[in-house]
Amino acid sequence: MVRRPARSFFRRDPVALARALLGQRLVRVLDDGRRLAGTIVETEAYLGLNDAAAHTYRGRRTTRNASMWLDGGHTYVYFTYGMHYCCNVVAQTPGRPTAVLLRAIEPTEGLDLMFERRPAAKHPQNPRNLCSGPAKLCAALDIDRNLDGEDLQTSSRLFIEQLRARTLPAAAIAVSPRIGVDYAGAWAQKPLRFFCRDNLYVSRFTPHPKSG
DNA sequence: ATGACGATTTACT
DNA sequence: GTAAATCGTCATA
Repeated sequence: MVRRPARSFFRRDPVALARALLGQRLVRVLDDGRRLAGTIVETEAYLGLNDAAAHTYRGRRTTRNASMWLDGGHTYVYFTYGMHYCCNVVAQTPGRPTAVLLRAIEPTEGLDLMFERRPAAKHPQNPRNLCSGPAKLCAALDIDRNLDGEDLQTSSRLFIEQLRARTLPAAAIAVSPRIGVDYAGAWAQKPLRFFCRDNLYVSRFTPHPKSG
């Protein structure tokens, strides 16, 4: 029996949600019933209206980012660089447009199909390169704009399976600045990236990560 | 109507 | 290490 988090799990502030998602399982069920899944090992928090790196900075609300304004527990999937998708879990409640970017998962189910979907991970064949980046995991799990605005609490196509009741202990979580947001000035430096310490499936190797 | 820009990945020097 | 790929979106006009 698959246990999904309650709505209240998602309605927390984005930093708490970014931490709480670590160690939970992201599950994708394709139309033909095949399952693709992995353990979430890296996330980033986007703090909404005041966060210069967030797509909802200063209240921006467009067709692209509309899903970020939905209730906690929905997805916000966006298209970027003309070729990639990235998947967020919306936090808090409508009117507080915050989210958590899913940056890496440790693949656990459907690896064969993931390798088919991610040819670049085949040379050499290495599961560490399968889902170690926000666009890589979307490609591997077949997540695109069709899954934008999906409700993770009720969807049969994409959901979170709760593997642990409590957030990982701070000592098991490493913290760093977010990746790829240098345009955001002071906000680029803030410690809003969270990943499982010593996990080999994160998007970037960090020699001496700061715990927290 | 136009132009600049990405919450990235990949291949290559 | 650097650079190319590639195009929807949005701000400006």
